[in-house]
Amino acid sequence: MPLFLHTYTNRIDKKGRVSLPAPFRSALAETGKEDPVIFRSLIHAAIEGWSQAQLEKLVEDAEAKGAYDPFPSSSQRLDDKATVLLSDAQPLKSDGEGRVMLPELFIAHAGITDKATFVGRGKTFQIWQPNDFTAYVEEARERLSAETGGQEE
Amino acid sequence: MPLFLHTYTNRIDKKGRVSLPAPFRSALAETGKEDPVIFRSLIHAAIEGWSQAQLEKLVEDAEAKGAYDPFPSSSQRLDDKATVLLSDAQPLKSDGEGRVMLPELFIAHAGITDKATFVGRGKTFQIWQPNDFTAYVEEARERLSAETGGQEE
DNA sequence: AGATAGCCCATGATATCCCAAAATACCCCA
DNA sequence: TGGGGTATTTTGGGATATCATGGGCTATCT
Repeated sequence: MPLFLHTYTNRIDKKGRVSLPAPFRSALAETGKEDPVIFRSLIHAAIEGWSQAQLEKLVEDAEAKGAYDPFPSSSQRLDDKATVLLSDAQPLKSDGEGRVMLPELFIAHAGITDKATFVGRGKTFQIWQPNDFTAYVEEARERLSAETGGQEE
Repeated sequence: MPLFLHTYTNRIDKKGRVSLPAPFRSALAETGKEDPVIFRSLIHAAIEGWSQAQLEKLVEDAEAKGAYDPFPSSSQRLDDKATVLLSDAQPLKSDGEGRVMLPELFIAHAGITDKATFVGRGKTFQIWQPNDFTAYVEEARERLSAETGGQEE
């Protein structure tokens, strides 16, 4: 199973290009599709990066739950979710050197300027403004270590 | 089931390479992947070493619990955990001689300089600064023997 | 025409590969 | 049980490939 691991910070050149970290590229290649799909995180000021395969799983799951029910039903919320996420999602195309261009809308959402931090999260990854990510991971660590003998996940 | 057992201390050369102990290499090979994944211990000044198979189990478990739900409904704790651990984790690649390079960040976390101690822990292993580990294991022994007539494990 | 995205090649830094020596562990036989 | 020889393992260092980054050129769209 290909995994996105570790954190890499790469430079955005004046043409707006960033290298996907090589390990992420090979993880993507293992899933069958070289190019990732990105969408704005609904939780963080960050960009979500998914393999197409992982996104397909999410869509299949949504369908099983009734997201494509054409009739008025209780699944309004699922319909909302599908619309919000999938209308935002966008496949990235990488050049011969494995670089991609992050669209303006996404850049703005994450507050990215000249550097982008690629964060491995196992089956998916995220793209952050470097300092924002440092701050976030610091908070997360503190929240976790604050759980002294805490209750389960 | 392959197990990581015993303790080995190896030298780090000036190119930053260390040999994985041969018994650890064969244990890893039995899990399917030659190369381990390492991350900074959240408890000790040490490096955790896992087989990729072991990490995959953790990821699958996290997914089943909802770690990849892109919507805010997901628990923050799961999100934190996935980020903290997987953003740190890094696959090591070993050369033909079974040597790996420990990244600067990890070296610093464990206080390692010229020698690294590989500590078997069954399904996983750890990498310590030799003296730190000696001290730690000593304390652990004392704590255990202090439990006079204890029923503890 | 002008701007923009895609494509190709160049470069420096660094990790990986490959061959070889030193050190240690293992084995077999007396 | 001991000793010597052999095989693994660890360690060393030069050559090579990979990666992130930069820049130019060309096709495309307006």
